[in-house]
Amino acid sequence: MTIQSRMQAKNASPRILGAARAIAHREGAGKITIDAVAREADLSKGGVLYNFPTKRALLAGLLDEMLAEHRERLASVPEDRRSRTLRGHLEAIVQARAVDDDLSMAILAAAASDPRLLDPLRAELTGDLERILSDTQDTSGAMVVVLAIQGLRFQKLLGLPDGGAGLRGRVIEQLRAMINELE
Amino acid sequence: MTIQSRMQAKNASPRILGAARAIAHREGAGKITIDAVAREADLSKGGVLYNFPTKRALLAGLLDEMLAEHRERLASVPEDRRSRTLRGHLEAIVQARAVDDDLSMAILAAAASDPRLLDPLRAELTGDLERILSDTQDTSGAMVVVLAIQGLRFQKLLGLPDGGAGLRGRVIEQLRAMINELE
DNA sequence: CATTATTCACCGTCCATTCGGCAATTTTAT
DNA sequence: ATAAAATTGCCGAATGGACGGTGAATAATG
Repeated sequence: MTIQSRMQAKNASPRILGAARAIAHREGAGKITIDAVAREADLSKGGVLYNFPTKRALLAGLLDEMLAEHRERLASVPEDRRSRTLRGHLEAIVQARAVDDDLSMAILAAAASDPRLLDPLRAELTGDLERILSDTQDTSGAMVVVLAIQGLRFQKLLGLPDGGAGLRGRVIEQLRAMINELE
Repeated sequence: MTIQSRMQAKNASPRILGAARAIAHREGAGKITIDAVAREADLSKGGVLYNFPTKRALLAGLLDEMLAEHRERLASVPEDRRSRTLRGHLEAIVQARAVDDDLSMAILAAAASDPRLLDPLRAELTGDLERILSDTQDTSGAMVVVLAIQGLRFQKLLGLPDGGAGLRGRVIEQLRAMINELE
């Protein structure tokens, strides 16, 4: 560990972001501190601050990473399907593992420390929403699905009751059906 | 629990909680600090800590207040209607004004500082969900509505795009219709 | 050698919490 | 009924720790 960890990696940023995610997942979004992240990433505090000159930048980096993964998930939906963006949003949360939870914690951390950090997320979602709504005539029907997906996100994030895995599966199935019925 | 048992002549607790809400609303959940709350409530720091011996207790107090208002809103739905709890949840968010927003910020503050603070909220929602699901055969249909309502909450809280007031109104109308169609 | 990545030692600030005291109020004793 | 004692509600200064950030020195890379 000492030898490898002392070797300079090309870029410690991913390790740092991973460490931040791990802390957020384990101890809560509020525990993301530069010292803690440095410890977790096996790096000095200066090392962290070299890659992310401020804590704000670190949080912004977390969100950026999240948005990148989000875009990737959306892109994985076949081009030709109707309601492509909406499907992407749903499948993104279906496939979400622990990693995704951590990144949602980043939203909380960002929102708590500085609501403006969420601006890129807002911009992204605004674009998504436009695409989703222009994909169908039944805008309110589509919006209900969007909202339910967001509800799933935060339910998981905050550990709110979900009625059990079975129900969850049926809900997702139903949301898929609702998307199919959009015109 | 030292929630409301202090009803002696002078009691600064409500003023303190109000101050905390005001700060959360104005500057974000992360800015809730004992000093700031004391200043806002026109009280000394010691005064705040006399009423809420720790910051954790203060946040717990915020959540407790929120749950009380939540219960009140639920109780305002006529006894005889079907899907009473579910309707209550929906109407609660329809009627929500600024006050409610502030209290949602309290959720963020609590989640960020210590996820366990959300335990009472989880318990309350678990009970609500049980009632909601036992009110109907179409559990996944009901759950979709629950999730959409939660989505509305966080959308508002985080300032995420909502497609405009018109769409929002139609969505709420549609959710009402979905509730009516539950069996 | 030049650039990049990282360490190390600090600094100043903020912040939760503690503590001793104080005025007003309430309780107890006389 | 009244003096004494205890309690309540709060103040304000002090403490100590955590946290974000800086800058000079050092190691690694190419």
